[in-house]
Amino acid sequence: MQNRADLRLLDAERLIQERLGDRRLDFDSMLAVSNIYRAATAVRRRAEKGVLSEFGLSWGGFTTLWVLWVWGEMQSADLADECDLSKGTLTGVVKTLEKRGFVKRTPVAADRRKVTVSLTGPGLETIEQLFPRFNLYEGEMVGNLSTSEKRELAELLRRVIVTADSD
Amino acid sequence: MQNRADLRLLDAERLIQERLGDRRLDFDSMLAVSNIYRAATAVRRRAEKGVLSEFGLSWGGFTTLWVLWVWGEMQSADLADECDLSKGTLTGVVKTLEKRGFVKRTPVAADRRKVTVSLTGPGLETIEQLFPRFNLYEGEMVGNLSTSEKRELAELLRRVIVTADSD
DNA sequence: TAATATCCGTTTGGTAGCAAACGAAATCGG
DNA sequence: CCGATTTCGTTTGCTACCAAACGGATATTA
Repeated sequence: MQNRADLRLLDAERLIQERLGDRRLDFDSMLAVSNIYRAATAVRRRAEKGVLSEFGLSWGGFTTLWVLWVWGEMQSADLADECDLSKGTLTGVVKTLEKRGFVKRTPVAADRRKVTVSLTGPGLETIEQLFPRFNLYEGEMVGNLSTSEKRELAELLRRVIVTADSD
Repeated sequence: MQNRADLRLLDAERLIQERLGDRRLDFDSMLAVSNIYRAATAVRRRAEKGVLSEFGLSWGGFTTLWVLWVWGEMQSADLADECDLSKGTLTGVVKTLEKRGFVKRTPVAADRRKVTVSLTGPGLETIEQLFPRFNLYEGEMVGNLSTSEKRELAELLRRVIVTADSD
């Protein structure tokens, strides 16, 4: 116990336990979950302010470009899935990317309900320029961790994702 | 390497490296960061659909009630800080909570720019009912992890938060 | 104490995000 | 075939979120 934050944490645990009376508190799970959320917010904010803003992209916009870059053009539903967005949200993100000239939408001849989304030339240039810089940022953000710690972290999170995503 | 997801991951690594040519890819950092974000999304969605929707609360609304419950009434700026929200966002969240009758805002006599936010009776009842159930959900979501793994996860994330929040 | 600067919460204008409703298009059953 | 159902992507209506502008209130400084 060396710093203010750790002391604050002890205070919090004691206070919550007081509020709960004799009901039991799962403090370890609470801390794990809330740190997941805090870390995600911190990471997203830093990336958006740092690299992404230069390219006029949000986190979701970047993710979408990245998916299209790595996996190639795909139709809306698959893209939404891959980006972990609802289809309604994806419509909006793609609309924004279209305005910026980064992606284009092409009707599918065989099934006219469907639409294929793909990178444009400028979109490809952008992600090729952007990704290496984004990846450097990622490296900085987990720069406090050794390689094996990064792998440990990713693996622990993967197991959380599996549980939380199921049902 | 046993399942489809792991094979997909190898594919992704190979594809990205192809796109990058001879520029170096920090795959471990990438995976750690993207899993942080995915996990946060999964956890938030599950909590919002599961417990929070019954009480008509968003993640942010819940956090705000929780902070007021544990730490007591506080003025807007401190509350925003504690909830990790911008002051503008907090205004909106508090407005929604006020509509639901969970919190009240009181002008500070000594400095009329300031406002104190506090729980109402119904707000207190709600968080007292809700938190134990929320905590159970948290336990489920990291139920795949042992106690020491939860602590390891929280600690690794804490170090990411420190790095990503600074600057 | 008057002019200026700073501080506080709200408002504004924008994107993001979801669920649910929708309309067009395809598919299925008879 | 033809009516009913399902499947797509979009739209709608809502909350959330941020940065920046705003306007009133307090502090500072000359």
